[in-house]
Amino acid sequence: MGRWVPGARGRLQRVAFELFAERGFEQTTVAEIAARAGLTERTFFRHFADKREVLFAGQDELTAQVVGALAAAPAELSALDAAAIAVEASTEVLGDRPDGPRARQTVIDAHPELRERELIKMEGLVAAIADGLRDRGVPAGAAALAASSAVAVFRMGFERWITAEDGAMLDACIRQALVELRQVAAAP
Amino acid sequence: MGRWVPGARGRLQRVAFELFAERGFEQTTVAEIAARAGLTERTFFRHFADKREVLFAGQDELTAQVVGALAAAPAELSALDAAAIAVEASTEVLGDRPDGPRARQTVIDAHPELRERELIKMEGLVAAIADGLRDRGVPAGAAALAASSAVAVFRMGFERWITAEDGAMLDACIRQALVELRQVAAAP
DNA sequence: GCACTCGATGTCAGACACTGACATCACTAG
DNA sequence: CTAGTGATGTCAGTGTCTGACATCGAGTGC
Repeated sequence: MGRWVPGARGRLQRVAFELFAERGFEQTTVAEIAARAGLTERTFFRHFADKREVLFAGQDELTAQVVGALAAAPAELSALDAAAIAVEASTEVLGDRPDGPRARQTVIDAHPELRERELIKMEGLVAAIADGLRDRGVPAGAAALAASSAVAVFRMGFERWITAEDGAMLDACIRQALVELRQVAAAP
Repeated sequence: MGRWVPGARGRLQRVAFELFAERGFEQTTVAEIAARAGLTERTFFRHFADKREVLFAGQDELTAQVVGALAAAPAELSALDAAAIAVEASTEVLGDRPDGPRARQTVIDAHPELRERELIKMEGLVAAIADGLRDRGVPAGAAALAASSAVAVFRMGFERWITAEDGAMLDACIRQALVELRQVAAAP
């Protein structure tokens, strides 16, 4: 057995989430998180750039999944369809049950500082999708708008998924939101 | 003449912008801003909730302008058209010359913390537009998507406006972006 | 087995953002 | 003239985040 207990990063994430859910984000200090994880404050900041980041560690994985799905999408699809298929692939990361994501979203929505971080992560997803679309030959302007639209569709689908009472699947919610977006954008 | 020089708030904004542009956001302390404005750190925080907010004081005005334009838009317009007309009204606040907004955007884009704040302000604009659309009788889902699309269109139009070399007007850039969005969203 | 490096952590000091409580002082209403 | 108001100053304190250096177990080469 090593000098220290392995899995420090995961422990910090789990403990931080518990404390944020119990007391709220601002009422929890980094020192408390670290102590309950059997570590020091300094070690927390070696694993996470700041106090908020501990809640968003999975974001890179989601982005990678979406970008991979975009690259694998059939070439003949329109920009928006390809981007929509890509964000649907988020189901691979988020799973079937909305319980976990819902609990996490509840914590985020309760604290503006965390909402800010979530928004910039979403903006990173938009940029990654736009990059992928340009790689498919989509012009820059259309790529940016399609990526932005796809993420808006994802966000609406995600929100319905975690609030739905009928157990709807995430990909179905996303597809439904895409249909609505096209209706909204249809020329008058 | 009063005990203190009037215009403290405006002085803080101007000085803060200068220092952020010269040295960067992180290399500037609130104490320095306050000192150069002839005030104390404590007074800075009486005028602005935090260090970033000093750059975003005009946002409320822009949101109010957009919401007002939305309420005044013809009732027969589609949700997206009404929202697009509303964001075009931002010209009333932003003016004709892109120089100022461009300089401000340069500072913001250089610092992730400021980008976060900008994003949550944009999200506030989305929410305000969605509210206004619901007041017009637009269903919640369509309102959210139309608001989100309109702000995406505004952002693309704004970016082209401040980077354009041909002196294009902001409202024209926004209208052009709206056309592109409709092309992107058109059913395949 | 020994020296040596490496990686994760601990320790410590400090800068800076932000807050609460209380003091000051010109101005103003009565 | 006096009491009250509002913007500011002063001060002490908490919490986030960083840099520099120390520690110690585990692997590595010899």
